[in-house]
Amino acid sequence: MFVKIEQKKVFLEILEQIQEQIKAGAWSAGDKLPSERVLSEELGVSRTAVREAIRALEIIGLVRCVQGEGNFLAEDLTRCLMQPLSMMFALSGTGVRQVQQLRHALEVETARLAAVERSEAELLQLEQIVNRMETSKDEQERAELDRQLHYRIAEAARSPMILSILYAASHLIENLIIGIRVSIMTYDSGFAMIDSQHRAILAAIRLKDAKLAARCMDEHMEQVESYLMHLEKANPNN
Amino acid sequence: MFVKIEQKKVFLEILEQIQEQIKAGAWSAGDKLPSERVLSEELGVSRTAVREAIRALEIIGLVRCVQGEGNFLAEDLTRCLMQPLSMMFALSGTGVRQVQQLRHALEVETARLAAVERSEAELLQLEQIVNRMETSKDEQERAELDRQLHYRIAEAARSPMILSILYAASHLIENLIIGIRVSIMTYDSGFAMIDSQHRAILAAIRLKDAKLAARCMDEHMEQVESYLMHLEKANPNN
DNA sequence: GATTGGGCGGTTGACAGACCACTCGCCGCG
DNA sequence: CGCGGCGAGTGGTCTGTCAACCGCCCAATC
Repeated sequence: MFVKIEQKKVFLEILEQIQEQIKAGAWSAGDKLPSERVLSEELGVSRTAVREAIRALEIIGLVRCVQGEGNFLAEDLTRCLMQPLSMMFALSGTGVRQVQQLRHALEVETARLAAVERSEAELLQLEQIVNRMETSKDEQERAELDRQLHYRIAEAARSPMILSILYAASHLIENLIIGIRVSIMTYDSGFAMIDSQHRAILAAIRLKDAKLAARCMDEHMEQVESYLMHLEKANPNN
Repeated sequence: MFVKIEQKKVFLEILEQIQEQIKAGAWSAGDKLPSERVLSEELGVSRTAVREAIRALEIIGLVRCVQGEGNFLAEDLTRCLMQPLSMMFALSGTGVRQVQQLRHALEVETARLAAVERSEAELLQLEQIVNRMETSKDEQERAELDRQLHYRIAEAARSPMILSILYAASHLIENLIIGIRVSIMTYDSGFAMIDSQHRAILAAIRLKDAKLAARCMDEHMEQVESYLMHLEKANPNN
């Protein structure tokens, strides 16, 4: 019969055109894009519409807006999901348990991939982190190293998609790690188990044994989840 | 010394206030929020600023805007990441391989969780899908059922965070599934392996054996990845 | 000669006011 | 009772304006 007439919102069309320009390689990371006035003139729309489109891109993290200077394409696309993800998490009342589930899923895979993809330099760095974590006496520093270890593994996995999601959830994960370590101190009075699991993961990555690395990370995550259950039992909120 | 004067953008402040209202429960899913004119007056800012904030919420999928009617809170938060995620994927030139890596990570976890969380009704539905997939002669229908199977498992896992990311990547995953099935037809001339793996996953979920379900899904994903390598070898683009 | 300060052009940020397109519900007319 | 039109309310867009800010140049100053 009749084809539905599609009347997109103007700013969506602008969005598409800008995306196409980026995909076509007209602009690359960090570039300054045309001023809002120029864009509005070239596209034949008002500055308002252009601003809405650019605002949308800013929200997503694709564009950085600097007053008095201009609008720039983001340099680092891997971190660009943070804003929307964290907002969604905040609003949908995501609990620690769900954050841990996501982490479990992603980090098993990063361990698997890192075992294959890691460079020698990355391996060295991972080993340094683990060593420092075992010798340090400052719990705050140890927690920070714990966090770093997981991120360095994720970076060594060379999977930008997974990495960007991990980054997006990063501050949630950080709280998670701290909470878990508190739980461990309370109920277990020691990190021997955690440290040995870190060592096992590292050993598998050193051997480039993907399956083993995945299994070790899986065990680590399960251990973490058991601590989490202690925490939830003692502290049913959240 | 001097404290740096912090001057947030107006629309960000509005964003925060709206978020707080939502968190405080003043509005709930599907509600109509105050009109832009009212909001701008109550907040003491221009309508432009309010619109920018609402636009931001629309982009991440928290708000649905309908001309002539009003702005509404989204009913379903699980699908709200789609826009930014898919845009990012499109722009960062994500390849099939990375999509599969993400899928591998998430779906192993959904299988694990679904084994524990699934209801009887969901189990029944999964079994119907597998049965129909094995008996159907229409490849297009089989591909669709394949897709459905994975999503139904993810839904049964009751992990909104993981589910929403899967949804966000859904159209990429759909292309992936179709591509893989083509590869299988080309190089293997049959789906016996795939079907038996689906059966194995289902059996583990029926037994509520989380570890087994995760392992079966893991094997399934690895199988898929091997087909993917065939595909890449034959077709190095993408 | 180096530094400072101001002026200038260009940019984004915010605003007010207007008009358009659309939706819905009311109300009167047939 | 049904229908059509009208008007109020809403988001969508546009225009014009001003403020805040940045980078640059250049002249005045020390």
